[in-house]
Amino acid sequence: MNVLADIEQTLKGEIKAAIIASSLADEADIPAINLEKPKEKSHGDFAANIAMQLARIAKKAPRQIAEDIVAHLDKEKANIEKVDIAGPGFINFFMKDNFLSDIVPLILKQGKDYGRSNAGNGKRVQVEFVSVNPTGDLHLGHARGAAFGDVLCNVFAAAGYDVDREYYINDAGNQIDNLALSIDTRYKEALGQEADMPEDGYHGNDIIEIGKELAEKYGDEWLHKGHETRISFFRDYGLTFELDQIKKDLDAFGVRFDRWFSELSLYEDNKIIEALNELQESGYTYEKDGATWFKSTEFEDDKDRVLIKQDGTYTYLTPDIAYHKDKLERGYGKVINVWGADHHGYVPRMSAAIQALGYPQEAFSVSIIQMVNVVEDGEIVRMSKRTGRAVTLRELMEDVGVDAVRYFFIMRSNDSQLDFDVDLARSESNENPVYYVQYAHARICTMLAQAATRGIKVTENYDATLLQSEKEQDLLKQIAAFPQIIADAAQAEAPYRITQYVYDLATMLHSFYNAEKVINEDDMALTEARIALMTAVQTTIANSLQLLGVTAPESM
RNA sequence: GACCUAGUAGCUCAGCUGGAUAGAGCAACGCCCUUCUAAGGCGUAGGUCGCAGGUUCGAAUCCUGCCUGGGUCGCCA
Repeated sequence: MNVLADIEQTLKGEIKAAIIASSLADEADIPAINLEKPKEKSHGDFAANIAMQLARIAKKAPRQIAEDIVAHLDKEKANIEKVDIAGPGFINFFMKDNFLSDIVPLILKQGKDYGRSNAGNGKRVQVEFVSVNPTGDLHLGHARGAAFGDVLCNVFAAAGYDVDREYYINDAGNQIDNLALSIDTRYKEALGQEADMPEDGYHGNDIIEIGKELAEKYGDEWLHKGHETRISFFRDYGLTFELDQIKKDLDAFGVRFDRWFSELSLYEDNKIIEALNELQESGYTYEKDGATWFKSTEFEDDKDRVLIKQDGTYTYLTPDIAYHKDKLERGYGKVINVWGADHHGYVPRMSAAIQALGYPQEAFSVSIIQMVNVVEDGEIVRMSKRTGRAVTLRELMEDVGVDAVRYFFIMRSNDSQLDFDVDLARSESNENPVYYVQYAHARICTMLAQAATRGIKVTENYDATLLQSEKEQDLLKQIAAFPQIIADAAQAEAPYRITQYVYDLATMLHSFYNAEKVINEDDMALTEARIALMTAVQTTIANSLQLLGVTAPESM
């Protein structure tokens, strides 16, 4: 149930009826009616631009059309107080004072579920995100993707989609061999031997740690076994170790997955061969220079791509195609990938593969996450002071806390590069948007606690006509919009809209708080009405923060 | 050279997929705590929406061309 949507639906219906009644256009010719919420209060509660859109169809001046519509409008049915025609032909609707009176009782009733809707109609969506190679720590780019993907999934779920979260483990490529060889080197070093790192070896402290651990557990036992046996063991050992680290970090960050999908399993289950066969049978492959190629240029890629290299092994693309085939065969209406900006060039070839496998282009989309810079003392921090390497998610969480990291990562559009201001995130002050929003929530909690000690109860049976001030109306409109905001954020795959929404709501709350006193024992009717409103706002803020994975403290 | 992405107030960013006088936060300046949390509020100032064309009733938003920052162009993953 969505109060605001219902109101808009009714209003649109009446506008349409008025257009037909004044014979401005046939029903089939009427364009989709758009209602906006004007920024300017003198423009009413809703504004329609339909008169301008109809100008060409009705062959009349927009203002004349607007007048015809208004003359035929059933104001009673649409719950309208007053209608104005303004500017080039906008129709401004002023609703009756009580038009939002249903919203607070609804929120009180729905509680934690307020904001949820069926906008997605249960459509099955799968989001694959993070999917970092298990060869080292999560750094900030990954973390931004993790926060984005997680909140996107929350938003999808709240908007009525059936969403699954998945992590694709790259446990089969060269990088894992490299990991094993790097561990081998560190193992030997831990035993006091000299050893060289492989050319593309991993130099992180984690690998040194693994080497030491192996030396402590097994001594030089593994040196006496064959190279193949040893490397194979180290591969598994390293993979488990690294994956555990990643899982631990993500868990601490509040990110969980429904499924961890192993690339290796694609080999074991013959999925790669199947995918290759399908592409070949459809005529999308060919042989050249001793390699097997995919004709991705038939689907707007700028060059064809190698599937099987001269040495007989696969490129990264090949198992990935098999993986996407598998995903889509599992019945998802849409699969979404969250990738770093450095992988954007990979999108056209994957999109080509989806289409070559016979799926519609829209079944697949990629959200590109732009780079993150850490800024401290006004300067970009290239390396962690502590480790001398790229700053990791773990360090950042320890530094500024999970709430701030998550909020900051989601605060901006994923299309924009992000400067993560560590000083700002650390500061427990008004400059920090996380605290600003949380403070609004805590403030309401305090008020409600005060009210409770005075025996004032939260009730649906309050007098809604008492909430007429501008600031109260602003709050009512804002909380009423919540389900639609979520649905729009899901549709646009833009979770950052939730941060903007809740920030605006916090602003309105603070403004109201400073202007009016909620608990007033000389006017219990008003007090009850405001307590009901405050409870509804509290619920809406808490539910927003829940979507963001940020805590909603009761006191600060 | 090609592709992706960004260019909006001194700084960091919104601008709801084409609407009315372009908005926030920070920084600056001036006010508001004997009153439910001042981690807050109110106000002032601050703009050639990168540049140039085009599309139309209307463009920060759409199209074309150029300029600038970032990213990417492997039989790496």
